[in-house]
Order: sequence, then C-alpha cells, then structure tokens
Amino acid sequence: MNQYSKLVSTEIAKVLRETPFELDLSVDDVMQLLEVPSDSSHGDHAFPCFTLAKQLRKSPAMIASDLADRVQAQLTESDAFSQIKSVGPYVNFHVDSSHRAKSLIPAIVFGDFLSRRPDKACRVMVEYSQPNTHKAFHVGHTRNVALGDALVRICEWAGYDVIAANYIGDVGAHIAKCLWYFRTFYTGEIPDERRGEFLGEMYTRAVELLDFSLLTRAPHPGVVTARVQSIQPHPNKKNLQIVKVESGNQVNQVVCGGTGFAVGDIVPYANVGSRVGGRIVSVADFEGVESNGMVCSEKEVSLGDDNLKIFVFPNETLVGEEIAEILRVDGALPPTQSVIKEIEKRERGVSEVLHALEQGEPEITELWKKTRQWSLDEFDEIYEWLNARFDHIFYESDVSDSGKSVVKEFLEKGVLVKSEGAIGADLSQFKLPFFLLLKSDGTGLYSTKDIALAQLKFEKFKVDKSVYVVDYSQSLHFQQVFKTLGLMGFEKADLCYHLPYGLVVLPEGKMSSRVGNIILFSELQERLVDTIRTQYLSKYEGEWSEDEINASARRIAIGTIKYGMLNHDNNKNIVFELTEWTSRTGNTGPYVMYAYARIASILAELDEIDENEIQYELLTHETENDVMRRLANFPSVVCEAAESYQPQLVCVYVYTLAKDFNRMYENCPVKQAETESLRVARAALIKATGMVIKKALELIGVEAVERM
RNA sequence: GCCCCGGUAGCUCAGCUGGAUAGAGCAACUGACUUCUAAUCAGUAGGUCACAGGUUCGAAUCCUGUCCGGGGUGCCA
Repeated sequence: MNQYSKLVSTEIAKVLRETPFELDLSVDDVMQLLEVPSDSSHGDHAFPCFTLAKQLRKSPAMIASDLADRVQAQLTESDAFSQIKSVGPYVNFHVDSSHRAKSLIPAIVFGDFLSRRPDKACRVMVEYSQPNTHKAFHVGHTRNVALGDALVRICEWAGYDVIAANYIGDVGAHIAKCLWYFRTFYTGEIPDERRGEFLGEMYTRAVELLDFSLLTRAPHPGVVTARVQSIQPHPNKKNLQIVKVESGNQVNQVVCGGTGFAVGDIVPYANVGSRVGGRIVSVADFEGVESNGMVCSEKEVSLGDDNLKIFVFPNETLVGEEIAEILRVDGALPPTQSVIKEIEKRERGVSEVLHALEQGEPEITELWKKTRQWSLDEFDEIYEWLNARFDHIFYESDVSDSGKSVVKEFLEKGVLVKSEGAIGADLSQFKLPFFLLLKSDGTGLYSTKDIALAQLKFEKFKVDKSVYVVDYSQSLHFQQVFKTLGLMGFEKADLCYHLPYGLVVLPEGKMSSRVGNIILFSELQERLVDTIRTQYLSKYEGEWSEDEINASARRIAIGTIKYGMLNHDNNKNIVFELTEWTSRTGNTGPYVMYAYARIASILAELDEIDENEIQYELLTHETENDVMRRLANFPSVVCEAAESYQPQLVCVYVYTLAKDFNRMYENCPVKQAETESLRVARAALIKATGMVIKKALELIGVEAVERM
C-alpha cells in the first residue's frame, strides 16, 4: 500500500463508474484486486480484468485495453505515471521514476520515512528466550533469542508499545538432577569462568546416569512378568476386559483396555504401588469393577510405540520376575548388582535433593542460590553480546506458589475440576484434551506456573497482547493455556499468541546430549568470530585499530547468526552446519552488510549532499528504478512482518534490496558519474539505500559496519 | 487412534490473502578485478511444486483424500 496504488485504485474506480462500464466498485475493492507484477518490466501496479469479464460480458483483454485508454485520458494532467498500458488482460501502470524519486528520497534521507510508525496505543508483551538455569545454552536457544529480539524491534517500529520479557526456569527437576550429580559425584575443580556451562555439564552427566535405558531395556521397577489366567468381557463397558493374571503365588484381577494378548501369554504386570508412565498405580474402580494394578502396553514399558497393544514375552520367560532384570543390558552393571536397586537408589538421590529444595533446607538452598547466579551471569553475558534487550525478567520461582493458589481458587469457583485426584481444566468443549494443572500430590506443574504468569502479565503489566516465543513442541500446551485463561474470565485470553518455531538440527539429526553433539553457544561464538577475523578481516591488520577489528568481527558474527536463524520459515527446522555458516557467501547476513559497507565507503569520499541540488529526474537507469521501487516498500514490509510475526520477511526484503543495490553498483558509478549533477543524484539514492539497509538490519537485531 | 506442522532444482531455502515465463543461495560450468571494496557482478545448466481428485477463466498457492517426514497427545518442562 503506497501513494501510487491508492491513486491507481481511485482512478480506476472512477472510470469504472462511468459508461460504458457502469460498475460500482469502491476504491478499496479495486485496491484488493490490484497486484504487483512479478516481473518489473510489466510495471509497478497491475489491474487484472478477469473478474470484470463476466459482468461485462466482454473479453478481459478488451476491457483492459478500453480501461487503459480511459484512465490514461483521465490522468493526462498527472506526471505520476510514465506509462499506462494494457497487456493482454492486464492494465499495467509504470510509475514515473523521477516522480517517485522526488518524494521518496528526501523522505528517507531528510524526512521521517524510517521513523517509528504512529503509536497504536497497544501494549504487547513479547516473552522469549526462557532459558533454564543449570543447563547449557546452545545454538537452538540462539534461534529463540534472534526471533524474539527481532520481533520486539519490528513490533516497536510498527507502533506497538512493546515489553520484552524473559522467563527464566530456575526451579524444577532439572536443577535437582544437576545438583544431585554435583554434590554426589563431582570431585574436580570449579572453574573460574563459564560456570553456567559447567553446570550444564553437570546436568548432562546426571541425565546420563539417570538414563536407565542404558541399564535395561525396560526401566520400570515394580513391573513383573505374569501369566494370563483368564479374560472376560467387562459387564458395563465394551472396550474393557477383566483379566486375571498370576505372578509368583498371587492372582490379581485387572481391568484392561489393551489388545493383542490371549490366555496363557506372559505379559508385563504393574502391581499396585509401582510407577508406570510417571504415575503411581493404585487400586481403581472401572465402571463398577475393581482393578488391582495394570497390564502394560508396549509403550508403557518402553518396548514399543503402541499404546494399546499389550507386550507379550516369549513363552519360556520366567513368571514373577522384574522385567527390568529380565531385559537388563549386558555389561552395564556388574552381574551381581541389581538393576532395580540401582535405579531406585539413583532416583531416590534426585528426589531427596528436589524435596530438600522445596522445603527450603538451608544448605541446599544456599547451593541453589549460588549456582543459579552462575547461570544468570552467563545469560547476561550472552544477551549483551547478542545485543538482545529485556525490559522485565520473570523467574519461575516467583510464580510457582501463586500458581498453586490460583488453581485452588478457580477450583472453588467451579471453573476447574478435580479428576483422578488431580486438578485441571476440562477443555472438551474446545475439542482439546484435559489440561492438568495440579498433580494429585498437590505439587505444581509447568502449566500451573504459566497460568499464574499470564495473570501477572494481564493484571500487573496491563498488556493488551501477549506473545510467547516458544518452540513448536509446545503448541498444544499453549492452546490449552489460552483456553483455560478464557474459562477463567480473562478477556484478553484471545489476544495471547504462541509463536512456534522449529528446531535447529544437525545434518545427522537432532542435537542430543546423549550423542554428545550439542553445539554450545560459546562454541558457535568463538568459531564464528575466529573465522571472520582470520578469513576476512586479517587484511586490515595494521590499517585498522585492534578495537575496530574486534568490534567488526563481533557485529559480522552477529549478522551471520541472526540472519541465518531468521531467514527461515518459523515452522521449519533449520539444518545447522557450522562450517557452512562460517564460510558461506550469497544469501547471508554478511552479504547484506557488505552492500552497506560499499555504500558507506563511497559516501565517505563524497561531499555532504545538499538537498536543494538533487536533480531526481536524472535517475533513469533501470537498476536505479528497481532500487527505488524496493525502497518504497520498506514500511509495508515491516508492518506486515509485525502483524504476522515473521521477521523473516525483513530478511527477504533486505536481501533483495542489497541484491538490487549490487546490480546498480555495477551499472551506475557514483564517483565516476558522467556529470556532477548525476553524481549528486546518485549519491542521494545510495545514501537512501544505505539508510534503509541499516534500518532493516537494525530491526533484525544486526548492527551494520561502515567498512568490512 | 486422534490433533498440529511440513513435503518446491542435487543440497539449503524463498514464493502460499489464487494471476502473466515457479525464484534465490550453495555445489558444477563460462566470463568480468590498471575500475566507487571481487564477502561482488554477468551468464550456462538444473523443476511431474510428494501423489490423486475437486473448485475456478486461471492452482505451487484454496478444498478433499492418499503417501512420506516431524511434533504433540493427564500427573516432564
């Protein structure tokens, strides 16, 4: 949407109202139909005549030709268009390049073309990054920061009142695991720097020890083999069966919904009190029939993906044995040592730490505070280096208590319901699964805190819109959060938006601490800065100050990372290969930055431009026109990026602008222009181009460099 | 099972509110540095837009179905 499309639409609407057309289309209707030709040789705006053909019962081409003549006749006074012409079924409008230059270039260079759009009186909170303390910060987290920070900048420019928020995970099981390992097993030195990363290492080692699939293929203590004695249909419920299983010298009756087993089969049986799928198996009543324990599906005992099909052991398997022992991994533990005991011992260790943390025991709390700060300090360094801004930081520890009370409050109000001893929201009216908010043991969940956090955002920060930048694996979770907030009566719940994004994966697959192929942020940072320094900036050693070389290397590294992270569809995974990212030319951040540096170096050798001396009509070259056409689009691209939460649009834009510029650079010399006045006009154009590139880069969080 | 997301050149990706000949980068090949910075530019080659129907004057784009890949699916975060 710009001045020309409005002008075109107005004129077309006017002509259409007259004979012989006599069609009453509003200016907006026409503007809707108007399009930008994919090939710029077709002009700047095109009006397709297909839709009119039916109503007028004439061929689109004839209508186009007639329409072109009449609009042309009407616009004889205006010098806005150099050509209005029908091509087949289209009416093509070519904007006069000097007309455009006259309004566009001064607006950019001397006017407010690049300033923030008018205030929308809409406060939007963008929550992003959300790192966990006691865990490593890796390249995947960097994508989130790049996205969130760019969104903050873009929305702000588009006129929103933006609060950039962080939500740091400083409580929970991962911390207990980290501290458990650190206290129980670690005997080495504590490093002086990068202590956050060190904690990440502690956490990773803890996870390795707690990965019981390395000890047994079925890490489920309390689940034993049992023989099926009888199967009878359930009297009241079609999908259920009453199964009697015998293990050891006991026979138990179980109500079971699984399939794929028969009398005589040996199946996994979880006794009352054991734990399957994270919850304790208890005596339950299924439609009037008592069930003692459960018969487990493949998935429930980690032996397959099917959640309905009951796992069946070979017929010669011993009955009444722990399945974890039967399926133990050879060599993982000495044969004399019990897998079950080892699993239980390690789990107990972690849960003792977790419990102590929740009870606020002094010693462990001190350790928590101290180590938490190590991580926080490291995050600060990372954000500072990346130039990411936060206006407010929430901590999970701040909302964990309030979350529980909010849930209880809304349980009493009848908004939330009790189910199987736990509390949650019934979202079946929205065709969403039940949303668990408080565990049956009364402890909170991630969801509990999210509800309290949202309440805080609405009530204390008075936000109108709330954006959550969180990876796509949590899409369902946020749908549930927002619907629950709606049930709780928050009017702004509909204005919450989860911005999902894909993972950063390696060519060989996902990053995983188990495979040990995680690329830490610090590694990315170091390798990138190093490559840029040695490959590109070494030629300036001695010429530039050491400070400038360092500063430039950092900015170019940031440009590489952020542009690389943002120039993808949000939903898609990014395949990350460090060597490619450090060496690639072409569609990259440095390509765009290089275009800016070229402009800066030309301008540095020219005199200051006098606004009154610019003769815009001299800018007639095709490549110059392409650049100007692109420049004019800047505001609408940024606004669209803000509305659709797609910083990528800004990347695509600034890349094509840089490409247009480089083409112009080859064809239209500035310093060696034929005449002095042409030099001035071109200088003004490249100045405007440079300013737009710089602003666009700034909006994706990248600082341009004057030379590189 | 159900829900969500994706499938475009050898590779990595744009294009998706329907519109003119489906575009970039990388890799390959050809050419351009006595020239405002070659981190560049000009060119060659590379396509059954997963598949099949449907809607339409017109479909990579919208609808339906199928296949393939990823994610999620009540006591993890």
